[in-house]
Amino acid sequence: MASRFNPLAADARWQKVWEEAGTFHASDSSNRPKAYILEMFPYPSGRIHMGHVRNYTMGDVLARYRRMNGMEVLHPMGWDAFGMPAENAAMERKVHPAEWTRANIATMRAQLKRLGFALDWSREFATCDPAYYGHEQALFVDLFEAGLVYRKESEVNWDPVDMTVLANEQVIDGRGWRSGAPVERRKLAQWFLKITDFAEDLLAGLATLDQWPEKVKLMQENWIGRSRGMRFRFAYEATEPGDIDTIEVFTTRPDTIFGASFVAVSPDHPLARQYAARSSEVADFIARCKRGGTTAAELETAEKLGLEIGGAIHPLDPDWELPVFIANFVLMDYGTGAIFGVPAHDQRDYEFATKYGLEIRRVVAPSAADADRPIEGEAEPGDGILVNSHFLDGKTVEQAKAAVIQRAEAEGWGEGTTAWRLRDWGVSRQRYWGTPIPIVHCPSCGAVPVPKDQLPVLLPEDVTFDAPGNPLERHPTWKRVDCPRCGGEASRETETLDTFVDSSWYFIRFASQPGDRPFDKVAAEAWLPVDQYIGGVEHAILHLLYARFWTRALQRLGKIDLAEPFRGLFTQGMVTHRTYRDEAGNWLLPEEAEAAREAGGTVIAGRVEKMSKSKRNTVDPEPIIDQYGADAVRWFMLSDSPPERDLEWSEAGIEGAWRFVQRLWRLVENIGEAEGSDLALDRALARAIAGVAEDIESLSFNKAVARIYAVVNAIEKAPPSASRARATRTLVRLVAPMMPHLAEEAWAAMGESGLVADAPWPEHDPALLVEDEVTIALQVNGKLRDTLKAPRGSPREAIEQMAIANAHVQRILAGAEPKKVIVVPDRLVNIVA
RNA sequence: GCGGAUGUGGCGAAAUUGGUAGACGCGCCGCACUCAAAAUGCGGUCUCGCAAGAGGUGUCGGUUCGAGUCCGACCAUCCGCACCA
Repeated sequence: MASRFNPLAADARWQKVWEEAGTFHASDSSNRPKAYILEMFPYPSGRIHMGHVRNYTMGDVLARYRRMNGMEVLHPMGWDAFGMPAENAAMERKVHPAEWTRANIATMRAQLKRLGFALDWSREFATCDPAYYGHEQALFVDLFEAGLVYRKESEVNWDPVDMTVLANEQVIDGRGWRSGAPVERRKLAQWFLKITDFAEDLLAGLATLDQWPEKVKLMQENWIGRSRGMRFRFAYEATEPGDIDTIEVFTTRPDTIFGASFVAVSPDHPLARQYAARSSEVADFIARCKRGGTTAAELETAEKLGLEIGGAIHPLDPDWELPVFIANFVLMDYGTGAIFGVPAHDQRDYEFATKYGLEIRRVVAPSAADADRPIEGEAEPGDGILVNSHFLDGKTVEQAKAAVIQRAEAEGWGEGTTAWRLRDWGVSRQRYWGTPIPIVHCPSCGAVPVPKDQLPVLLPEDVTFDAPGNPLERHPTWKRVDCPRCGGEASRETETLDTFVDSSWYFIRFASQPGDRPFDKVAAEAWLPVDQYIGGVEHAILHLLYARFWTRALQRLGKIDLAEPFRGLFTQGMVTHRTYRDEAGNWLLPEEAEAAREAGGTVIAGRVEKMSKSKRNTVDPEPIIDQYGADAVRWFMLSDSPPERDLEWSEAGIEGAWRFVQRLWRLVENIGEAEGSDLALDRALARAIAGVAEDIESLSFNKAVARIYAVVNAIEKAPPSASRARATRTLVRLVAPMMPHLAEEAWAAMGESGLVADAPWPEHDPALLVEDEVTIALQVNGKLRDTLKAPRGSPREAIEQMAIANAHVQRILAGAEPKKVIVVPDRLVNIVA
């Protein structure tokens, strides 16, 4: 009789059954069609948060659905285990990063298991396992030997008090987070990967990714930032013999060459350095430009600063001298590190020219008649006709670009070229908790990769965190090593790899994990590419671009025949929650807010924001699972909000999910076997089977949920019949990917054999999807006036006649003839009166 | 500053992709059951209006027989920006 579904007992029971049966073990040798479903692996920060629950629930529904459709599914899980938080914990709590990380992994693994995910745990690994990072070092050596790794100077955030490199995250309002000292940018020799070698391929490859969101492809396209333009040279008036006497600039607007009013070089430009060495004024100015952090946002919003250092000759007019500035808004990493400024047609140049009183000369106008119209308020970067530009006058912008490039190439002072916004990938980190870069610095041989038979280069465990800076640098003995090439005294590289390297090939290691090499080519290729990759949109650029690059690099090395690692990509929204503060403005945890309210205190409800520790608006999933069970939590995560959008966590929402779990259970318990068929219900069931399948395939879980509600409503309202009993039985399989524990419990209770996890997705008769009678909207002048019922496929004339005979239509027409009648078969009639 | 997105009832949203706006859920209101509560069930719920009807998808304008959907301008909010992961 009426009992309740008890998730506390059922969840654990079925999880054990799946585990013991190896239900979700992915077999390499299966001859079923393969599907590789992957969610971005978590950083083991401590405990699972709601974002993880949402992410892994989505992937799980798809994985279980694919299994029901007869596929061999690889759905693995692991840990992105290197990173800064472990070192912060070491400093704050005196716990070793490895110990902290391992403990977090144990906690989070147990938490994930309680959600009943269909994961193949036999393939689990953490990136901090030497067995993983050792192979990563081997791949790094391969890239090094293939010429894809090099060393160059690059700027880092430097804390002048702690004497340490800071991550962007550790710079708060321009100051070091611990010392509070104003941060400077400082040059450091660091390791880079030549991702720019692949810029063209990475850009072209986007076109093949038809199962990626357009917005992500667009963001990557803009990030790679291919732009056609011209490099050309200004003669620079050198002050001393042997000085730099040309400045090469890059521009995307060669057409505006006659609008130039200055030349500017980056503070890092060789010309700037030349002057800095001999002038304290220049050196001071450059130092001033170096204040603040390294982020693009900071660099580009900084006040524009310029220091005039000399003059340059315009290539098209030997009598025209332009002032040359060192300017903080010119980036050394883009183009040539030098620009010519056209204030009339570039906003940054306009602001600079306004500040320093430089000429603003119009060279593009809507028409020749506007040639003398002044530029007011802001630059005009748009299209038009060239004016005030000698041989270019009257040409369009495109024609003028071509003409200038042609002339420059003919005269030898410049050439058409392509510039990329994409910069090479700096992978050096001056930190402990990461993959040691497998390089030895030898005084006579230079940088020598560690031979593969000496890998992995293990992280030493006996390190201290009592001082800022890199513990590997401070370690008494670890650095000292013999050169692998000459045997002489040498020292290890003390930098570790960016954790983005770890996440650039973990999906290959999941597919194949031999002990003696990173992966087996044939085994990996059998699973890859990942059919559906799911994760946060915050990874839309960096992680996804690095993983695409790494895969292409391995392809170039012949390690794997694969250009694109992720065939399908889905970016999910965040889990949000309301924020609360007390009178003093302190953030309150949700439970604190509730307690304060009950105690009659003042609680100020703030905005709904992404769950974060700093705003204290997080909800720990584990007590929620304790209270409601895994299925209710999973159901809530899939309900209501479209998966790509943010989901607001609410108490009412989880309560609603819990009620639905119980409602389904009651329906199954009262299955009511009976005779007779119910065509309307048969149709509703067929629609649900087809619709839910379609919605899961397109990852529209909220729609699948709505359809399931609709069919449950229909079943509950239907009188007993064989159709109704069949619908109830079928429903269990429809909800199985979302509520696997309840589904197994119901499956067993209904006397079905085996596991519902192994059951096939239900079939339906497509003929039942077609209704015989349709409702046709009746509009007059586009406004709905009535609806008509008619047999499907009624001829236009019949529909038109019915429409005109309609009382509402007759009233509005008032005897007049309609001007026009538009009939959309089986949909609507619009009468234009 | 640059790049990307989002905006529809009290709330989360749906809308066959240019064709009946608000499916489905939450919340709320009323009723039933109950000594009572919880749970459950039934009915209602875009706004104004007794009704007929009128209005309504961030704002303003446009295209169209017809616009939430297409175009232009604007406003607001969110995400990313290369050392957070």
